[in-house]
Amino acid sequence: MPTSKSAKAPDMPAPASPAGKEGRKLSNFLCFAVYSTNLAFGRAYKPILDALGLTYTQYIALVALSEEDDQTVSMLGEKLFLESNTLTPILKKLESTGYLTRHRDPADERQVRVSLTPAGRNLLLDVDPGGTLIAATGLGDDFPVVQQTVTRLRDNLLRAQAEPEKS
Amino acid sequence: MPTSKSAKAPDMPAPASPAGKEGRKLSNFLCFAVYSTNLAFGRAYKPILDALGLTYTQYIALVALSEEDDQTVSMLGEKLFLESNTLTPILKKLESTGYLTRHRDPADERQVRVSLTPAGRNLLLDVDPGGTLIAATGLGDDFPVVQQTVTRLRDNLLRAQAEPEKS
DNA sequence: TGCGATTTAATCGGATACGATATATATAAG
DNA sequence: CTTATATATATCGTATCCGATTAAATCGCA
Repeated sequence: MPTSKSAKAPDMPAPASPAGKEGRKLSNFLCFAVYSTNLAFGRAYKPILDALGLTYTQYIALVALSEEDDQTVSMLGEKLFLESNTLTPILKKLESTGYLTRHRDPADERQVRVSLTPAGRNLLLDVDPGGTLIAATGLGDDFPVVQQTVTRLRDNLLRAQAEPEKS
Repeated sequence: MPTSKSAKAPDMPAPASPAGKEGRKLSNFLCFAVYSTNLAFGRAYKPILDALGLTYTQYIALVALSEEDDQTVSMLGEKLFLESNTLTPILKKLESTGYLTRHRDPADERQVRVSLTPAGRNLLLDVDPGGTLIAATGLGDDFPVVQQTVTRLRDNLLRAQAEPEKS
């Protein structure tokens, strides 16, 4: 572990300036770009999802559930990068509103199998038929590239955490 | 503005397949890429910030404060894309730990001026001297481009929300 | 077979986000 | 000068995230 005296921020590329405070601006942090973009997406979705009585996380969970029936909480968590402590309350709420069903797997009572109801499946069809948000991104033809690049960034970050250390 | 009847997801590029359920997968959502990357960044920062007793948002707030003294809560909120309902509790906590000062502006008692203490400024110098997270992004030379692209995406989304409608 | 170790959800507490509201101060109108 | 309006924070309730713990079921292996 190098006892560097440059105290560079963890999230920035090689400093253009001599690594002083100049480069330590919020606008140079990739993590902040992602953080604030996530906030912006949440706000963009809000009016659309409010009309359906869904939160953003609930919507994402329904989309993940639409991909496959009878998923366990763990399987869903792997897709969403969340764990049962976050998912359980959300799934219970979506169950209470009738968009999904939850029941213990008879073959292994530890697991809970979750499936969309027809109501839940129909709800997803109501989300933004016009696709206004695509235009709102302003990315045009770059859309797929950005999507792929951000996904790669995510996977890189998670892989780095999984590895104990890479010399 | 295409009045599609395909019930396309709001967040996806033109569907490769006939816009059926095939394209409605989580992995095709740009918003989910950003959402999950934000989670990944939070987890990557956790061990670093835990050692300093800071949360991610607290750290971001300190960085923003390091750019300028005597900022009001509103000014800080503009930089962080947050409002007083979120910032006030965070600033109070950072004040209680001695990393910043808060006091009403004598010239306008409605405003609260916030400044880093020397302890707060020193704390920022301790963050990840090695810059391990830069490597963890795995972006290499693309780092600045990705940073800029994501920032542009954020600004586009926010601008689209600010506009009432674009015919 | 029996029992400790592992696995899966769920629960609990702390820390954000954010809409809605409240409070205090400042400004404007008359 | 006095009230109505506007502005800047703060408070409150709801919904995530997440670490730590708990509870129940299953598995491993002597």
